[in-house]
Parts: sequence; structure tokens; C-alpha cells
Amino acid sequence: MEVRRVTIKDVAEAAGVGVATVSRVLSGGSASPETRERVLAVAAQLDYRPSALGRNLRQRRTGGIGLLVPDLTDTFFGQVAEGVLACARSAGEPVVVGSTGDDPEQEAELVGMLLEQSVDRLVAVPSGGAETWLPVTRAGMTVVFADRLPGGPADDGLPGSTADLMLLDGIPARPPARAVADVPAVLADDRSGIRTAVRYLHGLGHRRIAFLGGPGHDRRVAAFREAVGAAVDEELVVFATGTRDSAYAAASGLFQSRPDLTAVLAAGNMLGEAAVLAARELDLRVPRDVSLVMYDDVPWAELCSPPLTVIAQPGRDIGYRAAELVLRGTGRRPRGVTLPTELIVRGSCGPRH
Amino acid sequence: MEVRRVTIKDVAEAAGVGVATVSRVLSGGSASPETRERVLAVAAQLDYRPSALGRNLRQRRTGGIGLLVPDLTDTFFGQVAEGVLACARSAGEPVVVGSTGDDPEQEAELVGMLLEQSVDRLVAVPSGGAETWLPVTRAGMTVVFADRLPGGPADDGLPGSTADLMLLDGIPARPPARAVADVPAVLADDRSGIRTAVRYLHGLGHRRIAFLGGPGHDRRVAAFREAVGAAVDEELVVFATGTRDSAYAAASGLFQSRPDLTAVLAAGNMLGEAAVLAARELDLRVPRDVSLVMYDDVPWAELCSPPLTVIAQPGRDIGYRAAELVLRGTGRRPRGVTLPTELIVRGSCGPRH
DNA sequence: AAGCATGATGGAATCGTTTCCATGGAAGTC
DNA sequence: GACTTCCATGGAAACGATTCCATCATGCTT
Repeated sequence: MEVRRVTIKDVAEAAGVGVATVSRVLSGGSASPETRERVLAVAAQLDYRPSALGRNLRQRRTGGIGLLVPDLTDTFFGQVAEGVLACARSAGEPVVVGSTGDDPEQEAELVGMLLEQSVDRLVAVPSGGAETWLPVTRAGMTVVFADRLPGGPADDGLPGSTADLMLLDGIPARPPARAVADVPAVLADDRSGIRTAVRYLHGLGHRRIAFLGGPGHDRRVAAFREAVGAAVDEELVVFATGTRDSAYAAASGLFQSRPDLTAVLAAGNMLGEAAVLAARELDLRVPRDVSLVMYDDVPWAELCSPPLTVIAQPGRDIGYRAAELVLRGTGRRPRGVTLPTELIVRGSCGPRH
Repeated sequence: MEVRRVTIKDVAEAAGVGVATVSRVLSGGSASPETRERVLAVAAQLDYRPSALGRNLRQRRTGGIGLLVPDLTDTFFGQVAEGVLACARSAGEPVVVGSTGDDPEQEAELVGMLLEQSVDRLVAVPSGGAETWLPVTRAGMTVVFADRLPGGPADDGLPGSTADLMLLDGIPARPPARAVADVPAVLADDRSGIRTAVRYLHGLGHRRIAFLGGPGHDRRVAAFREAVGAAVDEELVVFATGTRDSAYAAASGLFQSRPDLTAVLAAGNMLGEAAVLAARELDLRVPRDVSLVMYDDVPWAELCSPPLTVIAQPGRDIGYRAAELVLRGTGRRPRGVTLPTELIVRGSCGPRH
């Protein structure tokens, strides 16, 4: 039962050469044609697989990349993960995945675990703020953010995200003071997506539009405020935590406290789900009584009745591009990427009642 | 910029002890109280983190566990993954995730990658058959299957799955001949779930019930055949590949070729989605024209209209238990686990037209 | 008091690679 | 023909932990 692993030594011995030569042949170094051939033949015959353990130790890094998402149960993050996995597979790299539950504490813990594993490249949908991420980049990790940027420290909401927003649009007013801002990111063009949706609703006559947000939706709410302009009614901007229950409670509370609202913009698919459920529970008909636009084009948006009008963002692409960036190693010019969003009009919006 | 890692040597030196002592203290070996205290203090002060690399090489195994699922975009597998991740986190173990796309070839490739990484514990929702998994277990990997068992080799459909089915129910007729059958598994009680659903439909008067399956649904279709009995109409048993398009095509084809069917049992949530879509496209109303039961209780099942009657299986629990099993290391008595399913009646089934 | 058991301790080997460096032979140049 | 250059090659030193084993001091038994 004890199957000893075939090591490079075995190959060297069997081929009658030194271990150094075997290593060179296998990793593309120089060697005479006949030696190369012999070594390769022996390696194949013994079914030799170099141990990543030895290599990693010697090179002081794990080959793989880390991936941190808030919740794999959320279809959107599932898409992001699939993108990262696809890219990593084509590079032959393993991916260590962690689910943070949108909890900065768990996130920090998982980052610590990755550090311990010497995983030095990471794609993250961040939950914590700069206080989490500064030490990480400082520890020498190559990080690429996906879908979001880390907000400021918990106690200062706006300054951080405002600066981030400016970076997002590619026009940082001045050299960003915070090192976290130097981390490249792959984001959807939330600003444009939200603006398009708000304009669309506006065109249908809606004036009291509510925003239903969740953790990590700082940039979206900022874009919403900007799009709505001075007219923003703060009571109509509501935030939930990451759970389904909280999302439902927020949606339900919104509908009940402000029966005069005529449209809701849900900033994520779980929030959209909650909005649909809450509306149904309160006998509000969509789109007759209330119009609904949801962020994320998940497959089931089409199954709802009416089918949901959504702001689609390319989850898979976001993951793929982020993985590409982190694998390329971001050569000193960490340029972020912004991918387009698209308003897909289905049946959940109508003219103001 | 070059931040040298703090090693055990540094700690030893700073504490004025040998490396062996440090190692012992940190991994709970024996040491005098004062030494222990001093070492711990120094380690904390230097922010020392033992490198998993060194440890793994010495112990000839990576601590972590592997996880192979067909598609993270499928909510059910997202749930399974969340379960595995939760269990692994509580054990402090990293999880290397791979997405197989239900393709045995990709699966084999990913397994190879894990082997190379010396990941020796694996939770898998298998796509390939015994020909993939025999070598793996033989290589010394501890494997636990989740949600499915590997089918037989591609060319012999039934014998393999039949044997597996018997194992599932805990009454293997004889010592199983195939080593793969010895791999423990965490499964939902498909047989009972399917039977309940079929009986429910039967009770509503349905006689021509179709089965819409996908890859990995061998056990479900077997249970379906068993539940329907001799009356099974082979034309009503349809399989799709793993993609959404294929699922839609299968559903659509089914409805068109057999307009006389009165109920559909979709063996997975993607197939259920396809059935809803196809029915709508063909102007079949649910449940008036056709009743629908779907496997998997995904959150959006409730959002459909009518809300879908489903066979719920505990995805998260399946993942969690599987991870538990694989972490415990299955001491020679690889007992599988079967978790209950539940028929949740909503609004997608009605009496036969 | 001598011998023995016990427990703390540090040196050194080990895991499987990569990579530095020295060696040796062949080929090329004057 | 002697000198340099070049390349293939193998030995050995890392990498950072764990763990075996020898050493030594201490305390106990007889």
C-alpha cells in the first residue's frame, strides 16, 4: 500500500545522469539532444511527476493563485469564480478559494492562511477596507481586485470610495496617497450602468426611485446619487447586510415605509430576489405598482414573471481578466480594467402608475 | 521592497534556543514552561508564521483538500462548495478548487494537477467513471464523492451505476468487486426523493411523466424507472449534456415530440430552468398544461410563477459532511452518508388536465 | 552515594526540487 | 600546437520546516 513517490533522483539514476540534468531537461534548460531524449523517455516510462512541494520550497512561492469571494452561492460570484478558474487552468495553476461571507474578519483570516501557504498572487472581491489590504500588498502579495474596490476604514465611508471612484474612471486627480489605490482592479462600469438604468426609469416617468444596496455596493450607490442628482431622497437609499434575510427585511421595510415609491433599483441579484419576494408578499404588482431593475443578469432573471429588466455585467470576464492580470504579474504599471455593462430591458419596468 | 520572510531560525536565534525547540513549542510538543513562554513571546513579536511550504515538504503532503465540481455557476454546486469551504475553514485547511465542466477529460487533468500539488484529500462531484477514479485512489489519495457516484466506464452504463445504487442503500449484495465502490460518498437520498415526486404526480392523475436528466443523473433516472415501474415510456426519458443550450434543446424537443405528456420531472435546476423556458416558449402553461417538479431547491424556485414544486436536497450539508469525512481520513471503514430529500410543494403541479 | 529514569534540549538529517559552480572535453582561433 | 571559449554535465548547497537521536542535567530509587 505504501507507494513511494517517484522522485527526480529515481529518474536521474535510471537515466544514468545527474539530478541537475534531469531538472534542466524538464524545465527547458540546455542539454544535449540525446540526453534530453533519454531523460524524457525514462521520465515518461516511470510516470514521473515533479513534486510541486519541492519546487515551491526552493522557489519560495506556491505556484497557485488565491481567490476570495463573498459567497459562492451568489450566482454572480460563481461566474467570477468560473472565470478565474478557467484562466488558471489554461495556465496550469491551482486556485485556492476562500469564501469570506462579506465579513472583513473572516477575510483577514483567509488572507493569513494564504500567506502561510505562500500563495503570493490573489484575486479578491474585497470586503474589508484599506486596513486589511495595505498589509497584504506590503507583504509582497500581488493582488488584483475584482468587481469592487475596498472601501475606506469602517469609520470613514466616503473619502475612500470617492478616491476609488476617481481611479476607476481613470482620472485620479493626483497621485493617490493610499497604496491600496495602486492595486489594479477589474470592475464593471457601474457608473454607466446605474446611470443608464436611472435614465431609463426616469424616461418612464419615475421620480421616486429607491436604491437597495448591500455590502460592497459603495460605488453603485455613489453612482446612483450622482445620477439622481440633488433630488436624491435619502430615505429611499437602503442598505442590507449580505444575508438573504437582511435583504428581504430591507426590501420589505422599504416598500412599507415608503408606499409612494414607484421604482426600485436593486444593486445585486440577491437584493433583486428580495425585492421581488417582498413586493409579492405585499401584493405589489410588478411592473404595475412598482418597477424593478436589478443588477446582474443571472439566468433566472428571465424566469421571473415578469422577466426582470437587468443591468448585466460580465461576471465570467471579470474573473478571467483579473486572473490574467494577476498571472502576468502587473509589471510596475498596474492598470485596472473596466468592462462595460448593459441594460437588458425585459418586463419588470413600466410607466409610472 | 525585498521582505525576507521570518523563519524558524530567526525565532530560534532571537529566543536563544535551537530550531527544534521552537518547532516543538509551536506544534505542541514538550518544553519547559519558561522556554515555551519565551519562544511564544519572540514568535509573536517577530510576527512569525510557519511556512506551509517547509512543513508540507517534510511531511510529504499538502495540508489542504481539493474540491472538484462540474460548474460553480450552478447554484447547487455553489452550495456544496460553500459547505466544503466552511468545514475546511474551521479546520484551518486551504481548499484547492477545480471546475470540471462535466468533462471527464478536464477532470482527469485537474486531478493530475492536484496530484502534482501533493493534495492528497479530495472531495469530488465526479464526472468520469471508474477508469478515472481507480488510479486516483490507488495513488493514495483519500477521496470522498459528493452528490454523485462515478458511473461505470463510458461504454457500460448500467452495471456500474446499479452496483453503486446498491451501495447507496447500504446493502451491497456482496463485497463490492470494484475499488471505486469503496470510496465513501455523501449523497442525497435520490431514490426516495424521486419516488416521492413520482407518487405525488401520480396522485394528481399524471400517467405520462417525462424525465429530463443531465450528466451525472444516472442514479436519479434509475430511481425514476423504478418508481414508474413497467409503465416507463422510454421516449419520455431524455438526457441533455451539461450546457444550458443543450438542456433547453432537450426540454423543447421533449415537449414538441410528445405533446401528450402531462408532467415533467427535471433532474437538476438547470434542467428545470430549461423546462420552464421551453414551456413558456411553446405556450404551455404551468401547471395547467404541464406539471413540473424540479430537483434542487434553489432560491429562485420561489420567484418563478408559479413557484416551482421542488425536491430539495441539502447542498451545503452535503459539502460539509463530505469535507468532514475527507478530513477525518476515513479510518478503514469508509462508510458513506445519505442525507434526506424533501418534496416542497409549491405551485407548479396541478391535476392532470 | 551510585545508578537509573526522565525530560528538556540542540544538532543534524530529511523531504524533492532548483540553481550555482566547478569540471572536463570538444571545438575554434591565432 | 597551444590557448581560449563554450557547452554539457554532475555535485552540492540552498529552501524552511519536522523529527530522530544523542547529550546533559535533574531528581528519584535502592
